[in-house]
Amino acid sequence: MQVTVKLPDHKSEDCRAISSVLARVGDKWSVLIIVLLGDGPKRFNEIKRAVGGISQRMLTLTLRGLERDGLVTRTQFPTIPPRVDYELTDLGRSLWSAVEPLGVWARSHVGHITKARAGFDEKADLQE
Amino acid sequence: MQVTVKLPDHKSEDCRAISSVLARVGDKWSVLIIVLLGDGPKRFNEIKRAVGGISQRMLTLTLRGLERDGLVTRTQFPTIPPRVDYELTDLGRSLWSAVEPLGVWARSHVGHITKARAGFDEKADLQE
DNA sequence: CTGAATCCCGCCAGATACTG
DNA sequence: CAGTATCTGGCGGGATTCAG
Repeated sequence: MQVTVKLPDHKSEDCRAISSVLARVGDKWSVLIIVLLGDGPKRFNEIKRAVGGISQRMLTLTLRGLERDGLVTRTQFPTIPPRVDYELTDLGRSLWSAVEPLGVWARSHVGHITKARAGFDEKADLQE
Repeated sequence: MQVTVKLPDHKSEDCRAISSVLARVGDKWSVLIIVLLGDGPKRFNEIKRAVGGISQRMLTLTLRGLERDGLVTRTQFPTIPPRVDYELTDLGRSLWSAVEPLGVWARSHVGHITKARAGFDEKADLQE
């Protein structure tokens, strides 16, 4: 009886695809913004304040990237002063749910990692 | 009847913790290497060849980082020529399983995203 | 073979100022 | 308010060389 593990073969195209998505997820701001938009549409400065520490430029660029990927929608109201709302698309929400396990993992293992880092650094310090 | 959604409150510490993990996951090479090590320990150059396109320097730095975080172990055999094996720790494997949903999501939505990008870019081109 | 060390360039993000 | 435009410094990362 054959007992092969059916690994989804790692073609280079798959790698690139995953990398492409991971680049978005790994982006310092993208996920934070997606999380924020998780509970409803928000305005530009609203996001800026909520995230904290992001420059106007980066927020603009990040939002553009998310919009380009079809993860958020941008709707502007022709009022004065202007008002622009950003909202998660269905795709965005599905990404959000795919990212959640990672968040859970993060919260439950951060302590472990922090300790590992401390131990590693301590050892490194003793060597020199 | 009240229908509140119980969101895990987003404290800044949580954000930093998640960001810290996301930084690792988002790192261009970390996850690829973790995936590779998923089916058993591998040698330095073995990883280098398998990943493809990574510089020696980056591979070294990435592996150090993963080791520091307690995600992989480094065991060197005092032979000539030297031989070093890298292997996933339990923590590393648990991260791997947390990342998997993302991989699944990526594969099933890459087409959608690619199309979204194309559409976005086309619109942008028409404007100018 | 597995690394450490050095040089060096490109681009990325922050700061700032300006526009509709 | 919600962006663009421009400049600039820092540093991430490739290429190369040396070492054990």
